[in-house]
Amino acid sequence: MASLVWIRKDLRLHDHPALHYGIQAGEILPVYIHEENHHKWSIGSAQSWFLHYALQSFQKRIEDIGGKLLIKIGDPAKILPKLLKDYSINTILWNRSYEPTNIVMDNSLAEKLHNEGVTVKTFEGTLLLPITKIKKKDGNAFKVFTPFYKAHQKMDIPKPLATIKQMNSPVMMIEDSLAVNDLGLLPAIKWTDGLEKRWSPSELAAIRHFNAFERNRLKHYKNGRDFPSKVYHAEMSPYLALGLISVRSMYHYIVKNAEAAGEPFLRQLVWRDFAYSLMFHFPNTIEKPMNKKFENFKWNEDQEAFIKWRKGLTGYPIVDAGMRELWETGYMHNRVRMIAASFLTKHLLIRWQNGAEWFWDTLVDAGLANNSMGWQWVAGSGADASPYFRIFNPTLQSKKFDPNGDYIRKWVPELRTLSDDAIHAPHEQSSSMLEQAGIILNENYPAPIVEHKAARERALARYNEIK
DNA sequence: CACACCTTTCC
DNA sequence: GAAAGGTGT
Repeated sequence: MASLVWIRKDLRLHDHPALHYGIQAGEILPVYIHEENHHKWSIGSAQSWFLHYALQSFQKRIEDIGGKLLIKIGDPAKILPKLLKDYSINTILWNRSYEPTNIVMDNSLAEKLHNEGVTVKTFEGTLLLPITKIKKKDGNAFKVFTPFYKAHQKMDIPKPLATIKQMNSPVMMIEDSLAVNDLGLLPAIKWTDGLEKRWSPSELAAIRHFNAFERNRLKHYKNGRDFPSKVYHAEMSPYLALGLISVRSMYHYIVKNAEAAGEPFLRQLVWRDFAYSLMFHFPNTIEKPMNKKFENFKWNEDQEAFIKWRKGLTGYPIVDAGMRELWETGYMHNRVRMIAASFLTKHLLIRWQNGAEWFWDTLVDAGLANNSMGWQWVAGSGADASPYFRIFNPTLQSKKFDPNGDYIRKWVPELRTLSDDAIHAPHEQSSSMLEQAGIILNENYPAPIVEHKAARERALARYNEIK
């Protein structure tokens, strides 16, 4: 008995429930479909690059164990039923997606196929737990993390499934499959050198990266992860985003090997489940504020400032360093994401949706649930958000989390000649010191586009209008 | 009067 | 999380 396995953001052979189930029954036709009808949140440019190489390595991995990946472009709702007929397959399996547009598509596809007599089975392959089932006693969804976390902890997280070691695929008509290169995932003009230098998009690289984190850096995670010049953070998000590694495998590996030291990291994995839970139960919060008060918030329409933020030319070195790291490598350290996002929404009063769209396009690890929740958290409009009056002072944050200025020197090299202390705020330095360092404000590094104190007061006043 | 340290306010 | 407004030395 053969099964068709619809592959999506689960490009791996370990702990892959749909593949694992199918392999018990016999032959597998694994199918990846690149959807042509792009909508705003389908895939960003940086992640598209990542996906290209992740797909190539996944394809090779399947071939190495005897199988074959079928690649298509188009509408899954049309392609999948046709493939089932063409290959005389009567079972289709996939790991569930929680993106609202996919839920609609998947449900109608499942119903249609079921009515045609096809066996349809779906699995949890993305999260620690199927979050649709985690609810408050009154039946409503959690809006606050801590009670969600407690409910989550009471449940048993399934053990990872064995890695697929062998696969037989039906004999494939060669013209049926496209090559990864045909999908047009790489940019027309090559801007991806920085991404190539930093990332290896493959399942084996993801596992290697994770093992090295657990072995060498996890013990520093709790106290060190907030320092962007260090690598005490896990940096697993790009792999998780496309399912190159299983979150359940990570969870159980850490429980087994690290015991109590692993708790802060495991907690972050539960935050990821929480983000998916929010997206599932409150899908309109992808674009709209969770807190209704913010519907009336008066944001600024300041295209010029938005461009400067994106380019890393705000005049606040820590913000600029983060934005340039993002542009160069498709990634930004989480602490710096918070600082840069706070700066956009509070200092510049630019709507968080604009920031979310930029991150979506530029991050290799972009995920709809995390992205929306993170931005709403910073903006203060989220359910369990940081209060609006919590406005980061970028200079203080910089001194605290990049005390030697190493991160700034790496990404804003024009400031490298400033001292460890002065580098956080060039505009506060004496002209003689700037001269000595060879820095001319607004010539080789911008003066701040907004002054911190005034911007803070303006933001609080703006919030007063809706409170 | 500078400063370290603590508490309250921002809501 | 940061700033302001205390207190004491």
